[in-house]
Amino acid sequence: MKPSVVTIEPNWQLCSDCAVRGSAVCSSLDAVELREFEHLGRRVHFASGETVFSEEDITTLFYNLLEGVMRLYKLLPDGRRQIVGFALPGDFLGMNILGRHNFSADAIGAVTACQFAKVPFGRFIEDRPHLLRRINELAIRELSQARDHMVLLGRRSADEKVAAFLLGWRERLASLKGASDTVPLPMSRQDIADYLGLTIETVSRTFTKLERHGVIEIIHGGISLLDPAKVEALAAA
Amino acid sequence: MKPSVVTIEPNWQLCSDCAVRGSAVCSSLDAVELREFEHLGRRVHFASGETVFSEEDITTLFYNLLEGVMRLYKLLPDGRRQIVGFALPGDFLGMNILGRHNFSADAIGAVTACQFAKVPFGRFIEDRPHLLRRINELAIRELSQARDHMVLLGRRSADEKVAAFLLGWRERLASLKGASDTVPLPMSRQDIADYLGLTIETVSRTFTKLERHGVIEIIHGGISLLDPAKVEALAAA
DNA sequence: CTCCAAAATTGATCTGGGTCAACCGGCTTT
DNA sequence: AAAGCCGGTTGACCCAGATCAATTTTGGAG
Repeated sequence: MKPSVVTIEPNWQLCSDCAVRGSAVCSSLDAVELREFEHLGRRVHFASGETVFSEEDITTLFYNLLEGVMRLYKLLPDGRRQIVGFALPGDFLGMNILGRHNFSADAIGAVTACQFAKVPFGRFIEDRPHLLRRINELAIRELSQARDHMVLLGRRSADEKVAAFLLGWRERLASLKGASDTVPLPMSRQDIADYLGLTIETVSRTFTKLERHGVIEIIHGGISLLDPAKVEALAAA
Repeated sequence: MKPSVVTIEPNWQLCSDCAVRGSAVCSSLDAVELREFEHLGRRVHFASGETVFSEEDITTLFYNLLEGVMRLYKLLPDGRRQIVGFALPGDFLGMNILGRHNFSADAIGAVTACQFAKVPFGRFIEDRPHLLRRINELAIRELSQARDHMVLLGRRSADEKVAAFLLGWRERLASLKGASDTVPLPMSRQDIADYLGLTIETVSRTFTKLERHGVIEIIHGGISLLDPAKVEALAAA
């Protein structure tokens, strides 16, 4: 899905009662700074499937994801796709070198984000090293996840990949909505395949196999972990 | 290789004529700061194969690589290994969250590094946001490389992986020692395989195939690119 | 130099996951 | 409610790369 209408509301919302106040970049700001910060960002919405930014685009905007899920991916010239991550509320997007995004980002379902213009945001950081430290912290956390994902892509079997994905995704949702054995999967099978370096058929077959063995149950819009311990054993961490 | 003797010299060397002065973290420091910085670090040496730090070790030291090459890797419980990167002079190692390394690092051949104790280094950064910005820059650059590598691991064929590796490695060496079609490969075939998510046999066969086709020549301790354009075509960027 | 061990290459064979193709609901459109 | 579509599932078959098994080459050590 290409360009489309981006709804922009007047900035009624207050940072102070923002859903991601405690976990996002802004967690490093005190009450006074937050008031000033409020004027820098504005809330924007993206429809399901809409592209928020593309690889190689010049970065003029940063995003702080508030609601919804995004897929972050890179394409090869011949169309092969690797999803490098899924973004969830609290994730900060747009940091890069050379002023260009190095991956593309699409909304999966409706998305709300807090949008910042690069220049004023950069100025705001300038004399607030604690915010810079927070951004650095987020970058290092992502780097650690990226390395874990390299191990998964390079050295794990299809079964291990799928099991590790289910556990990892459940874990991330747990820290947002609380722990649960019912795991919603808003992304398509193709998305999961492109995230795990597999084909859609292999992902589908692996799900059915896990279900046949009574380890998971495939439900509408997600899966339910019937035997989490078994899944953990499969993921072989 | 497990613990071994770490040679420590008195800190004769001056940062000001350090080989990586211009490219490493310290490139963000002015002459005055550099004098102070000099007292924080000390030069350490590692023998070939020696482990500098291990995954899960508590981080007490940071390293700024001065000479030599290191392999950075993660192990699965059953011994499968994924090399997440090779470190070259100018690379900064040790940044992490939760105070633990999230990968292991071995010397490939003799290595010299500038070693910093975590606490005083952290204090030094404290009131020098430009150094923090430099560290952030390096983290973001690594993140970008990590994402490129995910694409390679998840979506590229063995031939493409090997070709992309040769070009990428040549590129990195070029920015250190100047461009050349003769590419030294200090790491073993097993290291290359574990970096590319392949087996040693596949790497070896791919090299021989490229040589048979007159694209490269396998020389002692490396390869020579006879037809760089062909290699680039294979890497299919 | 000779001997030994580790690294690399090469060959033969096997298999996990890809490819190709058919099919099955559930939604939307008319 | 028929038609069409899209996402997902299932089956049959295939192949890139893994595995298993010898060599061959390289690099020290004595």
